[in-house]
Amino acid sequence: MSNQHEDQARASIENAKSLVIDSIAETMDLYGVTRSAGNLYGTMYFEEDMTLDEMREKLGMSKPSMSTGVKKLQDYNIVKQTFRKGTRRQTFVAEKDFFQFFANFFSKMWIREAKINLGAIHKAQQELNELIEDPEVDEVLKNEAVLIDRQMEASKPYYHWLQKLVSSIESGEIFDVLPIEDEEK
Amino acid sequence: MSNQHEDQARASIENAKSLVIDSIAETMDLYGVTRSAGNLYGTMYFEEDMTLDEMREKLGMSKPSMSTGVKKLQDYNIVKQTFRKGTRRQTFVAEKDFFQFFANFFSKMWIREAKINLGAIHKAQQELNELIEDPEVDEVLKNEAVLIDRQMEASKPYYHWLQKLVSSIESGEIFDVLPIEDEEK
DNA sequence: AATTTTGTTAACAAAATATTTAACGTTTTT
DNA sequence: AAAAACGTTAAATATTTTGTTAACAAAATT
Repeated sequence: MSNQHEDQARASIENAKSLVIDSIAETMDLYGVTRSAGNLYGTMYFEEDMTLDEMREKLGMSKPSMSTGVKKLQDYNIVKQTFRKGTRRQTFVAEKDFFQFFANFFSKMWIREAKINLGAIHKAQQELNELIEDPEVDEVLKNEAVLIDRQMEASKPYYHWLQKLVSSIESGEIFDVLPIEDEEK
Repeated sequence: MSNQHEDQARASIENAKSLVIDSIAETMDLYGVTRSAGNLYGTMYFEEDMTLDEMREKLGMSKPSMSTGVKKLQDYNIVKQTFRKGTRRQTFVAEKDFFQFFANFFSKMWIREAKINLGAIHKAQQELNELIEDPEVDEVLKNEAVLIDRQMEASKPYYHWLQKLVSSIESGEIFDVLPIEDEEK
């Protein structure tokens, strides 16, 4: 059975994991993922597939919290539902390859960013152009509108570049350019 | 003086800007920047350098809010203090080149991520290794520790890759590989 | 030197967000 | 068919975050 050494050793292992789980949660926090979702991800990172009840137990939180937490992580594309045979419960597994994490997470963000902003720019430019083409409008104002229109236009290449960046991540092309190195000496 | 047409035209311009400011704030929100900081950035994006009072007036918020907001944006490296001669007030200007925004913002994040996690991994591995080298510890536990140690070790290349990515962004190298296109047809 | 001006800190209030408990609907087992 | 298991939704509660007002400290002007 358990002796003192064993208990202590087990505590050490848990502590080591906690250090990394906390830092994962902290960095995810940087990107706007709530601490508790980050904590859940970090926990799942060290586990195989988990049921909601297993998460609840590990984190000492309620089941609805786990349910919503997992959903959030699924939205970020970094947790997936799995099928564990023999149980009727849903099981979930965290993406453990951080390169894949990076790809899934940031691709999602950047695609969204491009879409939202290009959409807004489109609408804004429509409004500005109506004004620019209106012969009734004062020259000074027209000029102002033209400048703003240009500023918006000038930002478009950025969003297109983001889209290209995502493509190159999704195709894996980026890793030809910036290769993953096995280990630094 | 102001006539009806002019008022309406001015409102249109403001509305067009608002559309884009809101979408900038929304996308910044995606990355964990609070809505109000994003809003401030969006506002500054359409202005030259601004004093705290000018921001306060534009956003209809208090001065301390502007003070803390600007500080946050400075932390993200997307707003800088400038020197406007003739006034004793501090002035600030937003980074308007989104490529530079991208570079500043994500470089900061990724460097931080690499640092935090590599630090945690280092500590965690120390703890695990003590256990692994302790002859008193049970084989089963030792084995578990070895596996976790390996998992942590295996994640290091990712953080090193992040650092390389940052280098290639800061050197501009990434734009050789993924060129910015002037305009799509 | 006294008074303004400017920016920040501190204390407080308000609002937003997270989390829990309880209730519900669905599916599965007995 | 009844009971149990499971996940989600809804309502209530806690907690955190955000923003304001007021006090303060530093610097500059008069």
